[in-house]
Amino acid sequence: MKTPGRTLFPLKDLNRNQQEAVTQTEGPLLVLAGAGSGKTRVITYRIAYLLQEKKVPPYALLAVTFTNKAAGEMRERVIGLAGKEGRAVWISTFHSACVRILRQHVEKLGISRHFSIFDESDSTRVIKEVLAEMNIDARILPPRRVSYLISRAKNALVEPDLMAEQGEVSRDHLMDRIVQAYRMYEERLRRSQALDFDDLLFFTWRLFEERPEVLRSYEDLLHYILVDEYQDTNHAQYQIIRQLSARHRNLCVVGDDDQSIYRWRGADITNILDFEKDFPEAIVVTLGENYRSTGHILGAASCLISKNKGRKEKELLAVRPDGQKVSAYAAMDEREEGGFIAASILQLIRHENFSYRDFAVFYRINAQSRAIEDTFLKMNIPYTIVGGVRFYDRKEIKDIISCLRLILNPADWGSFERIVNAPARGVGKASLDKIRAAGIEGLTPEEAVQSVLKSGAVKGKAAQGLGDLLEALLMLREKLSLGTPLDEFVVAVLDETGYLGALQAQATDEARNRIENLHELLAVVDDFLSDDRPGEISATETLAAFLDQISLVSDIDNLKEEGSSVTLMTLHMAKGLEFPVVFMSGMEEDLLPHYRAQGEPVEMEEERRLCYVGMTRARELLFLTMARRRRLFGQYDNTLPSRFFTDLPAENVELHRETVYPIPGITDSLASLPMPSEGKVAIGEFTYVPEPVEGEDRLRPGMQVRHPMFGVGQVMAVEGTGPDARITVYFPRGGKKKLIAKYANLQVV
DNA sequence: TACATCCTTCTTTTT
DNA sequence: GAAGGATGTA
Repeated sequence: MKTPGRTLFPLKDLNRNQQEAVTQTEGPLLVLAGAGSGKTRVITYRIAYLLQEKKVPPYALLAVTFTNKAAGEMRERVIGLAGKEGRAVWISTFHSACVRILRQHVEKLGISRHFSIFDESDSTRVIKEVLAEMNIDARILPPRRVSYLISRAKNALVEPDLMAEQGEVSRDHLMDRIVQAYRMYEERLRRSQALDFDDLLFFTWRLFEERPEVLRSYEDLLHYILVDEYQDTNHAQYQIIRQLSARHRNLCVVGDDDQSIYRWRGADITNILDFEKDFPEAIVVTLGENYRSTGHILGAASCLISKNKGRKEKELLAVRPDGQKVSAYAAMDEREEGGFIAASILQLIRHENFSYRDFAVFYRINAQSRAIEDTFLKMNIPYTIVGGVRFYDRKEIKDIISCLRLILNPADWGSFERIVNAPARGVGKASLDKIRAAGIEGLTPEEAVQSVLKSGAVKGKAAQGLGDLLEALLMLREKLSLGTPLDEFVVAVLDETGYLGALQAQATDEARNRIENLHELLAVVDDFLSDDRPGEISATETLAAFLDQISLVSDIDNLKEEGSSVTLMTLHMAKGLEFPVVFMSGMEEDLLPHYRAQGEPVEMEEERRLCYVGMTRARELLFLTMARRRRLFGQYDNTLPSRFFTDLPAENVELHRETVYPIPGITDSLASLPMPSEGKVAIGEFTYVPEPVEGEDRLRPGMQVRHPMFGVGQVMAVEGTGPDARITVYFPRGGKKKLIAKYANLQVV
């Protein structure tokens, strides 16, 4: 059957089950891919197989993932296997795919195809405005909660009316107001011609529901659909997938219920658990051999996850030898924990031939990174931190992006309000209120400005500033329509709006830093322009494509593998990655599992899955560390070891030999546990010495002290006594600082 | 209107 | 111990 001279499809690279997952191309297929079982390989081979063996044209394939990084890697590997043809396959994230569909068809739903994409901070801003207008006290109904509820509703494809119906059943006395807030929020978004992240999915679903001919055009095109990380799909994504695959039913979903960690964002684990119910003819292939981790690491992780109830019963077999046991370490506090991690890294590099890039440190929340960063800085360990404050969340970047959005979408009130007084133009709250009032009748922000200027409602400095802004916007739109290249155009925005000038005039360190960030944004633009993207003709379209791309990037997307540094990130970011050596820090009650998950058994299971995801990232060595006390709210608290320690089997895990403190559930091969004695508190099997908050009464002016951030300095004055004493210190590295004793953590040198 | 200062709350996790 | 909001002052 094979034509001579043509290379055979490399099916022999795969094990039996992987082969089945690749070659079972027709009909619904569920691939249960355990951690490290070669999932990406199966997906990419499957795509290549469809192209080469089944002669499926590339445009008939759609593969969706959750992150741009995953999509990018998938594309690279498909191109590697299938060559040029692979380039034409539609491989994308859910959100980007929806944007692409909506940009083309959303006008059928009465929304401008130049719609803005509101990110979370834009949405929060709108919600706060709405709640303020409704005169709702933030303590009764916090904006965060409203925002969460609206998002959850949208992910479940629930519109305000339906929410109201459901609310009648639940009889939440706040429900009326929440529904009203939802309605007003929607109304504001529509007035700004904006969609939020959840809308991208919701409106795609609605488009397909209301315009069957549009759905049909995609159905005609897409004969094979593949969904990665299926366990993390929410209801909206699930429905979109159903719509698209209803006709051909060649739907392949790949996932692992044990790695579902996005419930809080609407992910519905029943989508994967019930796949066989939804598609009765589905074939299920289980990939149960783990090629990544050593036997001890896998044994420990498998035992942990087996304690969960809501999962498909299955076992993951270790292909690799046992290796070293998982090591548990209890430090006195988070600084010592960081010290242990740093020392271990240096030691492993020296003695075991690892390099910096082989290490990753995971934590539950971003705030934990500081202590680790501090020690790494001190011990000169290069590190890359993923997540935290995103580049695109920086004020100056958001301002410029808002300006670009407003240029494209003049109805975008959110962006307008952001930039109307950035840089300062003398337009304060009073003027803005007048503009808003003028705009209430469906005017665009700029029309509203014109109206208040004409009526004389705004005068003086504010009027001058607004006039300048209008002029700048007008001139920039003109420049864009003349086809100014994007890089040149962004520079023009920086100049014409006076943004750069205002920063330069400030001449502070902070301003210089912001300018630097803006230069980085220009580098991003250049990067974007150097990608080949066929099909964009005008400068306007290029700008629109640029904005779409940066609206949908996450921090993980920029993680490069070639660097030589230790990677620091949250457990959530770690999904899909692997490292030779992994440290999981903060293995404590209230951190992992997080205190917000206490109580609800479903949430506790998700925390356990999170722990499982972290552990299964490790190839050779895995360390679980905790601190007996930790400063998280600026204050030290004693901790309890994570309950997950007690889920681990003794044969795979041992207490690190340098640990001074015991951990319940972890066998110490050397010593027996010390008995509780006077002055100690026994909690369960664990013993604590309550750590007194250090009194700083011993500090006197003239003394040398060390501060974790500013280094060594000299005490200039002490006001008051005890933990609340105010201490003035002069630091050669940081200048004069006024510190509160209990927070400052000063050490006498 | 802008800036300083005090107070509160905050911490999950992110496309 | 930061960031955002509220309040007070120039």
